[in-house]
Amino acid sequence: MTAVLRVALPVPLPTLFDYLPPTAGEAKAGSRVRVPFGRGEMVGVVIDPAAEATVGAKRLKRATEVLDPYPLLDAELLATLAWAADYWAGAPGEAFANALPLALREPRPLPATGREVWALTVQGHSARDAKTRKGGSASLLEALYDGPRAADELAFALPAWRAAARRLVEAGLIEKLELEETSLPARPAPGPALSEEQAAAVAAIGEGFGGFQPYLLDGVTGSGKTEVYLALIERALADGKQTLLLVPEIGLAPQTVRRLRERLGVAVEVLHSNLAEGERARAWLRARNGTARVVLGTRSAVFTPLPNAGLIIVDEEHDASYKQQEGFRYHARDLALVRARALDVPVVLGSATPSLESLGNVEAGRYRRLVLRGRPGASQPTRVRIVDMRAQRLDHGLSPTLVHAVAETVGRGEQALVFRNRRGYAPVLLCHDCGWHADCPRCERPMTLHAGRRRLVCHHCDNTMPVPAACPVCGSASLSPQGQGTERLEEALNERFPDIPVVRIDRETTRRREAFGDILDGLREDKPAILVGTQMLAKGHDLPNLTLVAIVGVDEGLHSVDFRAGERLAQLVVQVAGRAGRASKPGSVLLQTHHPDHAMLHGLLRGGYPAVAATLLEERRLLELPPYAHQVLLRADALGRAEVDDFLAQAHAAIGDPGDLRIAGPMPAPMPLRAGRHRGQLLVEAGSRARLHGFLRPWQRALAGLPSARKVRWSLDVDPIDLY
DNA sequence: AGCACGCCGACT
DNA sequence: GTCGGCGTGCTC
Repeated sequence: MTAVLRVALPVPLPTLFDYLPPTAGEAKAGSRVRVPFGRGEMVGVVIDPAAEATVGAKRLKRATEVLDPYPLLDAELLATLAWAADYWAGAPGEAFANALPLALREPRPLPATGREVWALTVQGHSARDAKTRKGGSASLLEALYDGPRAADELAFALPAWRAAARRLVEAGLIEKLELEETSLPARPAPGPALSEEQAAAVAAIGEGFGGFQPYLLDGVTGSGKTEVYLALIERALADGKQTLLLVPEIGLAPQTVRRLRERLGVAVEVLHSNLAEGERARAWLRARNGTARVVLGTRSAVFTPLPNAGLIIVDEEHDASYKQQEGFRYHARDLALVRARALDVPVVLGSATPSLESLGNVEAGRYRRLVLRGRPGASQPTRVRIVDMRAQRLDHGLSPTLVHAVAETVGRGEQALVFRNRRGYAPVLLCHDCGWHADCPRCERPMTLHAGRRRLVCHHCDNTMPVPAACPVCGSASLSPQGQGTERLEEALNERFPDIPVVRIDRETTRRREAFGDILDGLREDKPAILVGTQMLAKGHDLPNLTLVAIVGVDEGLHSVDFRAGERLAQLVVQVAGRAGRASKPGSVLLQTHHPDHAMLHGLLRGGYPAVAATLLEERRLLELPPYAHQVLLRADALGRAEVDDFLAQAHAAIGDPGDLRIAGPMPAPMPLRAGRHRGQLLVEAGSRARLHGFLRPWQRALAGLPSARKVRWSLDVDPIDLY
């Protein structure tokens, strides 16, 4: 038999591809190779350098070139990726494509991994002393006076430093250096003394260093989880080991990075989607060759190579952004667990509102739970009150109780946050005379009125249209906005509090990349203000003068069809409420609802998140839902409804005898029409993961072979986190 | 997923 | 007479 290379290519096909070895260079497992594919060329990763050909010799082509002097993916990553592709029913090549930064999927030699560092020249020192330069140039000279600094650190201190750098290079005052090892002055700043709880958590996890053990760090907002992370990272650094710290998409604020850099005194590599591809590749490679000691990143950073791993941390582990929702649908938190096991290091999952999956794992004895209940620096606990909207006259959705509480708060010179999880002015535009309302023609759902933009916008497909002057059905001019979005609340609060700045924070006001941070930076601690905003306000960001959080309109979440809605709502409420009273001032929370007697709201009031989570977990057990069952969701969509129905019916039939599998559907998706496409789904549940996976691959192959599969877009979602 | 090949409608 | 619609087949 012919000895061939088995190669993973970035195509959504269920197979690997065989190639004859290149004429020059040795391809090892984990090496990147340039190969001919179809008409063109691709970069693939060698999975097996000495495989037996599975296709006839005449179909075999020869790999063109080995791209790297050493394998880019080590044995651990190769094994983990193969496992991940299998677990999430992905194409093997796609798992590998996700792991490599885009720039490394191009057939180019590896970029230099040196760190871009800037330094003053001799002339530069004189110029700085003579103070001949002004503005940005002067600041840059000043910033480099203490010694050379890395480009990425300069970017934090001086946003527009590149322009100044160009001028100063021309003048011969500064120069660019490449440093291979990060030998910049390391001056770790001492952190605050740890509380007893924090110290206990650090000690407990510290005992696990050097072996695999998952920990759930269950710490209320403000309990100082970050200080625990920092102490653990310092420990890993002292052992000479690497740490991987994962954060949700939105949590990767520049402040986090700065804080880490200042405290740890080492380079912190940042990997997230906004990073330029070249930089991303360099950071990835620095992790690969071990020079990067701390890697901080969002979901895809879970694929960073860690040849010298010591610790993995997943912050806000309950956050949904860890699950990739298209293509290769992996879960970064779950993959972090698998990597920690393979690397034989501890993994810390932190959250104030742990997922029920993680709580289930604690219950099953797989994770050790460490609890932080104290809030260092917070003198008094947050008070939570429920406001019964039914008995009150509402002013633009705001109850007198709520308005009164806001007035009191800003009257004391403090800040209030009004949370509403809906953008725009009003979620519905209704004809008062005939009952018509504006629906998106492509989604058959009400369109949201955006008053500022003077448009109707569909939040499901981003379709927009002008606001009609009159009802298109009966011609009446009395079209009235129903319900409240953040824009309307902003208007109402502005009217009611003309002298207090009202700041709205949602996707519209923070469209610009830095806008969010700028807005928050503008909220000085000592000034009263009212914030109105969505989801985005639920995470991160200390606002020391914020003492009131008013939550408006959580009722939608109380009656959702999704079995995870309760968990998510409880997490959201607790996370938003956690914004209140983080400093020495006591905080209070108002929950405005039409259902003051709802069991979950009462649970939150009486026992907080732990009580609600325990109840929800018990419900899941009784109903045999995750984490006590394992699910795979088959989704399909097409322009025609019949195509979707046909495919799902055949997919159902292809299961044959389901045995102990539970099958729900085929059924329409919760949104049966979206962006003009009909959508349906089929849910398969099993009591064990092994049972589900035993069924999964053969079923997937059968689905791919169905003629009706060609007429729809379909995907399998293993462990789906929502049913949309 | 791309990207070809391959047979049937409305245009210069 | 062609340009081009997207069905279907393949990629080692």
